[in-house]
Amino acid sequence: MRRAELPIDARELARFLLGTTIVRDTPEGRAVARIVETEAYLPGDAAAHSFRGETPRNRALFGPRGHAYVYFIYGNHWCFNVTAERVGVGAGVLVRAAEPLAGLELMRARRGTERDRDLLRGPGRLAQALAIDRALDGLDLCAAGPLWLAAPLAPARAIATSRRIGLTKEVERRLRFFERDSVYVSGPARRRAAVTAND
DNA sequence: TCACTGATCGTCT
DNA sequence: GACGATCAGTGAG
Repeated sequence: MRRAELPIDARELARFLLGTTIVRDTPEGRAVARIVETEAYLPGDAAAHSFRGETPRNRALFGPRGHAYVYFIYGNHWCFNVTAERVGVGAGVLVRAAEPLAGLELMRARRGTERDRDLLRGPGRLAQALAIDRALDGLDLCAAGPLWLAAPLAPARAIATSRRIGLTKEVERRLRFFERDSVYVSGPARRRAAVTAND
């Protein structure tokens, strides 16, 4: 994926990334997944890690778009974001869930489960299945390397929106985007049934 | 399938 | 010193 193809606006990028391919190369082999759920974290968004300005942790959010922002959460999990907007602004898209396409044995081993539906369903699981951690923070996802984005193998089908998950601020904003009929989307079934997006 | 809860630690106040 | 863009396990329906 070329950087010029990526929308600058974080909300547009969140939609754009649905259907996009993630490729993860390690010495153990290649794992490939198709993004089915994202959340946008906008400039001036009180729920965004960039809201209080640049710190060592969130530095990548303020860099060029199309890079990885990886952070550690709840003492157990890593979360993977794609940076958005222009340099200095501070915004990104959390990749919340994906459909496994290749390297399933590798992902099953990393996750310790045989249930393929749960390999990449949720941001923490996705990072674990793809062996994403701090070492990849700041990585350029538009360049050859251990983790990169590629054009969709199958374009996204109907897209729906909802409130973002797990927040205490800006809770009402509908900045979560997901493929409506995908079984690889996170959250309870009730939450998956949301309004189909048209705007 | 859903609601609830404990685990666990880096980051910033 | 509090809290967090989460998850697995548990128990009830």
